[in-house]
Amino acid sequence: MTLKQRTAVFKALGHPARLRIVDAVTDGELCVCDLVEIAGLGWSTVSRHLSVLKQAGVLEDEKRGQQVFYRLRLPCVAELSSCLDRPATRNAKATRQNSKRCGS
Amino acid sequence: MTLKQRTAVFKALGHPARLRIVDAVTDGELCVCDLVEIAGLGWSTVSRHLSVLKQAGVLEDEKRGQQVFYRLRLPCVAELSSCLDRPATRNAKATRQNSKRCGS
DNA sequence: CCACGATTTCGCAAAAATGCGAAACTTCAA
DNA sequence: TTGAAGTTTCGCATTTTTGCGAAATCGTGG
Repeated sequence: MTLKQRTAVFKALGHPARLRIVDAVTDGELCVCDLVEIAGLGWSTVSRHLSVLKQAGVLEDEKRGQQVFYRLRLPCVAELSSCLDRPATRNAKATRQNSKRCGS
Repeated sequence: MTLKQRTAVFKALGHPARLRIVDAVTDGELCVCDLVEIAGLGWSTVSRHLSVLKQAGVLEDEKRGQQVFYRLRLPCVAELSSCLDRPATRNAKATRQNSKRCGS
């Protein structure tokens, strides 16, 4: 996955409304109307957020009848949030001493 | 971790320069001067990006002598990227039929 | 075919993010 | 103590993002 693609994923998740939406669909797909309530924003706004998430590959949609359902497409996204709860561990390997010449 | 905090982490990662920086320090801490080269941006700009990453809790810094070193503080961030490479799996549980009344 | 419900697209104004150079700091060495 | 190196803070202009309502789409049931 390219830098650009990964950036898009993180950027997509980096908005409270979108993250809330992603959390919501983690338990199963939901229609836009449900997500509008969950996000507490206007339809057009939610629609655009969903578009961002879909574009980034985080969600995928499926139209059934007159409504559109969104569900998680990226398997690990659900894990990411729990992952963030783990406390910091050490990874200070390769600690370098104050080098005289900066450009190492 | 609150929604706000998680949002901050993802937002921090959702910028190409910052993601590049995070990738770089995954292999060990680096001083700002190194990161300026890696990012290919001005000092002041990189400094602000680092500030964002630090504020979000993604990175932590340590001043040694006259230079400041940044390293990963969130253990799982390194895994996130590789995690994104895994292809989509199915999670369409709770698929609901086109409900007449939207509000479920 | 027509009206209606569900959703997306459009145009816009307000808010936030980006990048930059100048200036302010801090630390180390002469 | 003067100065240079490394880094951060400060305005500023430009670009992007966000939210909204109006209008355009699309499928369904008369």
